[in-house]
Amino acid sequence: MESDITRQPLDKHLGYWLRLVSNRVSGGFTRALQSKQVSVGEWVALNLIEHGAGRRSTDIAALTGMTRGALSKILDKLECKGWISRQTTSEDQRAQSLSLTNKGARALPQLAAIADGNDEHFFRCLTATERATLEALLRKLTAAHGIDQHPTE
Amino acid sequence: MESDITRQPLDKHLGYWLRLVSNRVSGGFTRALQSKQVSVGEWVALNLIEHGAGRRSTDIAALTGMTRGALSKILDKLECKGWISRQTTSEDQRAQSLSLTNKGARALPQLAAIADGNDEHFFRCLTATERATLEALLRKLTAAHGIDQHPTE
DNA sequence: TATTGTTATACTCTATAACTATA
DNA sequence: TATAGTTATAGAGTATAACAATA
Repeated sequence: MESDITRQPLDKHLGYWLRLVSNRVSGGFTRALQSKQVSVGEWVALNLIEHGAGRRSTDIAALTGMTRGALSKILDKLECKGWISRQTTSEDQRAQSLSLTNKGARALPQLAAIADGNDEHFFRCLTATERATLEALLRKLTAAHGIDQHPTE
Repeated sequence: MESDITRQPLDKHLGYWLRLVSNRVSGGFTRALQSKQVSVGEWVALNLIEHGAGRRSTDIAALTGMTRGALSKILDKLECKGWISRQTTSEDQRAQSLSLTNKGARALPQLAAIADGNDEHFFRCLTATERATLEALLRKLTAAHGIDQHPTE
């Protein structure tokens, strides 16, 4: 039953272990979302729109690191689902004000439950202290490198 | 200068922080490899071939979770670079024995140096103790979930 | 001229499944 | 029949860059 994964020099790197674990957590979440026909990009955009009412497309693109073109397609999908609306602003006729529809507001908690469940399932094996330690270390790395974009992949 | 990234409910999840940090480390490594025209998949396959002489294509596919088709293309690229050779085995004419060429053996340390540099740059901000703690937590998660495939994305 | 958002195009990576050749 | 490896096709996701409308 012993895997030989730990005997490869690949595992010399902390980045390797990080990717190994992160891929598994994210993979589980991605698949869970997929069963609801939702991509991680849509999930992130939906959250950013909910908590930043009136944001423009360009703002969301900057916050996620996606190009405006890529984001435009994601917004298309969210609009098709009836979860968001794009309204031209009066101040600037080029810009759109993004907001959640009632339907979108109802959908979001269901997706959040999926995220909660995935996280709980994966990190259940750690104690509360260990989870706090892990989060602190990850936050330290985030701060040290000035990471300020929400990952969508 | 204050980012509002920490005020989003997205960051409630440990999986989110993991993805945030992992994407940055992996992204840096991916770009560094790309400057040498090498993909992460090629890097992983090359390592597995080096440390498991005589392995077959199917073995590498199983170790990485890739399909045999996807792996076949990666081996094509490694062969084009003159880094590996595929030799039909005498026991089973269908199977190939994969091995590094001399050229491949010379290329690998250069790629390893890139991996080392990327890891050092990213985790430099952590103390030795913190690094050890992080690795222990990641190993615990890996063990708890029976993760036994090398990530290539 | 610069910017907002859209779109056309292309590229990378991957999976699926059909294919060949051996077993 | 089953397996090793290849290949054709298609899909998802993204970036680049050209575009129309507005500033």
